[in-house]
Amino acid sequence: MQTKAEQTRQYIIETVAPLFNRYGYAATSMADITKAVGMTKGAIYGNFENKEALAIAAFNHNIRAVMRHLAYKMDQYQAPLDRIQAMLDYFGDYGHYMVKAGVCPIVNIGVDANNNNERLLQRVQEVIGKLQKGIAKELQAGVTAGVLAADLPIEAAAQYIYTSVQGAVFMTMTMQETTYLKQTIQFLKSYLKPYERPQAA
Amino acid sequence: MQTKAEQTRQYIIETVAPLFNRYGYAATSMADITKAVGMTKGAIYGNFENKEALAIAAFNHNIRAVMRHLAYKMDQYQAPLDRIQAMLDYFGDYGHYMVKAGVCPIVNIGVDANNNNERLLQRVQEVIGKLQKGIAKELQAGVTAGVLAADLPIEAAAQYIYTSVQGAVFMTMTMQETTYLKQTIQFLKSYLKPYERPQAA
DNA sequence: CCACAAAAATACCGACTGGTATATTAATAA
DNA sequence: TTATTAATATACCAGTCGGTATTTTTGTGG
Repeated sequence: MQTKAEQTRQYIIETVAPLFNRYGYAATSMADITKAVGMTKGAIYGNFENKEALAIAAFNHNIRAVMRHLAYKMDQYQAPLDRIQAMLDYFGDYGHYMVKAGVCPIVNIGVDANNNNERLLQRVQEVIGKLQKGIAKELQAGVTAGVLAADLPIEAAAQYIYTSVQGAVFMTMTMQETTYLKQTIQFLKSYLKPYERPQAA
Repeated sequence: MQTKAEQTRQYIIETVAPLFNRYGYAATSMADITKAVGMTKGAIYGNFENKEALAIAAFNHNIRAVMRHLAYKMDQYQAPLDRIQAMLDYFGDYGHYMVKAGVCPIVNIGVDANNNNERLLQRVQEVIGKLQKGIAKELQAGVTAGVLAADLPIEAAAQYIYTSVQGAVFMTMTMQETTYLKQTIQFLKSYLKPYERPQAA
């Protein structure tokens, strides 16, 4: 059984996560937070060391949600090519999530933390590294299964895919048009196509 | 002949531009500005309506510098393929500029203004549109000259190129590694290669 | 029901925010 | 040299920032 404080802590994180997600670290004030949570600063600071600790908890919460959703979509398939397809399609649909949730936490928090907030930036870097490694893992599975050509430069391709998607996310955010995301996914798919060996399954 | 105020105005813009470039809009305070400029708020507000107007002027200054540099590099060539090559190489070297100047104004200001500052965001959108259109123009010149295949999807390719570069810029910024930029340019070059018809020159 | 501890509210802190009205200084034209 | 205007400095505003010491309320085991 979780204590009252643990419940409250969780409630605060869940309530505050969309705020940081949408407005970034600096532009989300403690006043915004207390207002949204419906509690006073005493309660917040009783549960979190400071604003940064709260922001990191919120960021982790947001990322976990995205990761879980992505994993769910991919785990509906076993075949490597299908999983990769599902992954790219999820990224392509990320625009919907962004419209719903505001913006992309990685872009928003990443830029925001770049010159102000070391711990937060470090956490963003960790998450990016993990996502990129996840892409590489899927590509590797494809090569191992023989459905992707052995000369596919796995690490470089994973980095390229993640970079492109991140660019498309930024563009979709800034230009407020989902075309960027959709089209980038198309290009990435046609990049991978020459490497595909579907009959080997 | 320019008046004293015009000189001062220019001096303020040039002095303040790197600050906004590095720290973004919100994180650059009037105190930072007066300190860097070596003048008081009275002087600043005598020359600019408010902080936002100053930020826009500084952003324009930063962008003009980048654009001028890019144009200079490209104008050393006439052949479309050479010009495109020069353009991509400039983007690839953009990491050096970022290290020198802090970060990328488009990414930094774009994200910063996204939820706070309508006029500034609008200006960023204009600049992105202009850059993207510039890329399309170069590709079109290549197709017209017959050195790029006629089936190159010009608009889509320009959008894709710009999006990828922007993603690489963000990644280079956030991860503090220039690999992202370098590698993305390589991928973009190999994307264009199949469309090249160099003998037609 | 009471005692004790945990949790949340209140009231406040100093520093800083962008912005402005007014005073002072510097440039310029007669 | 003097009157006028342009340019800069000074001093201040109300509001907000993140953070905290203290008090009050709430929950809980005996």
